[in-house]
Amino acid sequence: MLTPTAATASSAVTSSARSSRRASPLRASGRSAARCSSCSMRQLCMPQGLSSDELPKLEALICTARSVQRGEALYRSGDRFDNLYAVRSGSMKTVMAHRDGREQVTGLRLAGEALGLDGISEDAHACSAVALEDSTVCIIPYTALQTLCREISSMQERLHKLMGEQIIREAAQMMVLGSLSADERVAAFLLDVSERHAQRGYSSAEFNLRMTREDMGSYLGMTLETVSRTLSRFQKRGLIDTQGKHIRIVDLEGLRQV
Amino acid sequence: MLTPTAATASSAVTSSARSSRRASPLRASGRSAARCSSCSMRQLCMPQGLSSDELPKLEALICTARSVQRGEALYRSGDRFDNLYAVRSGSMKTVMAHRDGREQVTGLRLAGEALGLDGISEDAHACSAVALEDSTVCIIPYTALQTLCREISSMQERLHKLMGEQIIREAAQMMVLGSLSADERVAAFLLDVSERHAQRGYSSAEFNLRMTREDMGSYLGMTLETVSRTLSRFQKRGLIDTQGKHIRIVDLEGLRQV
DNA sequence: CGAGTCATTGAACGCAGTCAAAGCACGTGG
DNA sequence: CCACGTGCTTTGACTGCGTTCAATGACTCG
Repeated sequence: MLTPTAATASSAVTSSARSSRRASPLRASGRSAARCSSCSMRQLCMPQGLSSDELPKLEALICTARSVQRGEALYRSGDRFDNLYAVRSGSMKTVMAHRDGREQVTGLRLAGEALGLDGISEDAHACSAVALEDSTVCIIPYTALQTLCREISSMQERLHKLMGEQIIREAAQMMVLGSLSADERVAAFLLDVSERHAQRGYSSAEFNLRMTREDMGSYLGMTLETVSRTLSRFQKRGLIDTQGKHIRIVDLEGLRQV
Repeated sequence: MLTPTAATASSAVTSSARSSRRASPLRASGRSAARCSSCSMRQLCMPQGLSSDELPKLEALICTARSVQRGEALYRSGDRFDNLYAVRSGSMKTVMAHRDGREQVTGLRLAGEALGLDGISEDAHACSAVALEDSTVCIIPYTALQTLCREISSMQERLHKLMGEQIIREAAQMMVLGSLSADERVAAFLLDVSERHAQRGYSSAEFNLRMTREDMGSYLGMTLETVSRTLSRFQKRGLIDTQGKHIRIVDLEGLRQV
């Protein structure tokens, strides 16, 4: 993994200062204009199946990285949509808000996963993306990506699949929220995260879930207390082993059968 | 509206007969190879903003229509993905199933709306699309559409927005399922349907909802009894007027404030 | 060390689910 | 044309799961 680029000075940036910085991301701060060429995202967010002469075009596209502090927003609901992102390290949550102010976590993005598709249809982001821990993301300018997709069909294919995956992922989550009991929701969530860790080459049996119980509850449509109780019960049943945010899956098959 | 093209012979087509017919849609049956050129879908599923020399290309693309009987599946979960669709008349629901057999309604498509994006990421459909009433759809071959999107950027733009819209729509539904009370869910649903009717030029205050109470409940993550009770209560409060599937919104503002 | 955030656990309540029974609309066949 | 069957809807009574309220404990970071 690359070292995080240019963890910028002050830890407490005001909201207005942050949004002005976003206009010219890390690029502006000199040494932080890190090329993403050695970034592991290349295989992840981008195609399998590019010919060697096409690769440079892609590298020219994914040109900068940005670091996002824990709790900081990469983008906010309503922000103008310019870029897609790929989580390079760390993890993020996406949050959507009602007009009445109620917020709900609508997604979790682990290292290697794409982010920002919610902005495409309205030219503005529909949700906010907040770092669950100090994280870095690759920035992918959307219009440039579109141009590339017109030139390289495998690139187009990949972008469409990426969007299609999100459509399916969200539909699956609708099913979780609409049909499953509290126990089933938590089990399904743990299995989902486990599988996604495995897909990226990390341990599927043991991982840190940087979300709080409240985030999980919000994502799963239940209260933080119920999440906590459910995890405790799973532990007593010997399905998992939790110590705060560290989770180890003990009985995978048992968890599947909850 | 066009007359439905070639309402094919038998009303009770066996499942196997139906799937063999799907390979070569209505085109095979002679008089049914209806061009969609006068189809109102053209403005709906396709761009605002095509130059006049590009239009013919599009018309060549959207080449056939298909009629789907009430209760019949346009495609099923697991079917190979070849086409996108646009509902020309009638309405459809999308249904997803767990491995354990439980099914849930994941979407409602009214006339003028797009269908089938769930197939893109896996080359196979992730859910089934079932007609809520006798309906017709336009068929849009996906690979041809992709090619066109590489030639015409406004077409690409439109397809991406279409996918982006579905991403946002589903995220919003996740919020409905995760955060709202039964009353709020039903109110939100009615308002959503009303608004979508309005967008397509139909009455926003009065419409037929061809879903059953069970479908609605499934979509909203509640039981059919609760849906029914909620609608009854809304009626007593003077918010709506229901007679079975016919729904009239009496107090729009009141419904918004539920 | 103290303040704040996060997690856990308990007790009581309430919303929506479940079970059950009518009622209604529609189409089909006698 | 009516009788009947089927599928959908409505309404009631009771139950139970998950929420709410509350208190305590654990961990982190100035």
